[in-house]
Amino acid sequence: MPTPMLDAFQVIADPSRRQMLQLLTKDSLAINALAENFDMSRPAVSKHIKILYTAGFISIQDIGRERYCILKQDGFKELQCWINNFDKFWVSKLKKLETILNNKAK
Amino acid sequence: MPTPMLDAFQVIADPSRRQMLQLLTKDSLAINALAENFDMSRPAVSKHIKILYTAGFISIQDIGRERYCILKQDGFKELQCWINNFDKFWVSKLKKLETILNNKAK
DNA sequence: TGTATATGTAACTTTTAAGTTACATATACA
DNA sequence: TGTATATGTAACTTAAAAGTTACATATACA
Repeated sequence: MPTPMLDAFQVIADPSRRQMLQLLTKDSLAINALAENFDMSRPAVSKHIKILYTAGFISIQDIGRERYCILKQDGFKELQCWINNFDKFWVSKLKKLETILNNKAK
Repeated sequence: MPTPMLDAFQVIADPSRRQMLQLLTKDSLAINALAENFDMSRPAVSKHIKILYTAGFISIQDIGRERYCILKQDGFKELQCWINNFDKFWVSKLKKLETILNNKAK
């Protein structure tokens, strides 16, 4: 079966998951090390990790009995794309405004 | 009382709300006109609008008995900022990789 | 002024997400 | 080989989100 597709926006809606991604910009971390930063049970963290992994926000490298989490760009792409769309909107809106002002100035 | 702060990420986690924002890039729309695009009750749309408004994703202009929804940049800023952070991460990661490769080439 | 239209809100139901505890498994190491 | 460590998963509970219906209010217009 195809991986049950997760919605990237849904995935980053959770503040804990966002914080996990933030932590991973500093350093790759094993799951337990990551869990120490959170005030929730380890299995809860484990679940979040699975979600981040499935949605392509992190990759995981097994070293011995540890699993290191590493940021992965894939998951971010949809978000970047969406935001870019609106960035374009603001820019074009600004340009239209300029045009109007220029015409008035004439 | 201070407006009960909404989490921008939470706000755009809902696919319908994202679609509403998309529609509003084409044109400003009154709430009922907007609602026609969705397969849900009008009050449900009304609720979404309120959320988008409170979180600063739209402003609302009352014209007679209609309320026009207009995109507003405020709500997007936090998202842009967050994404930018990771963009920077990828860029710097790439630079580090280049440095390593250059040193090897020497 | 009476009726239709555009909208907001309250009360409720249903679904989904996030957390917990308890238990299973695999690796590391004395 | 036995014990500690790192992790995954199942079963359950709780809390929050999203939807619905019913009703209230305000503007527009014949």
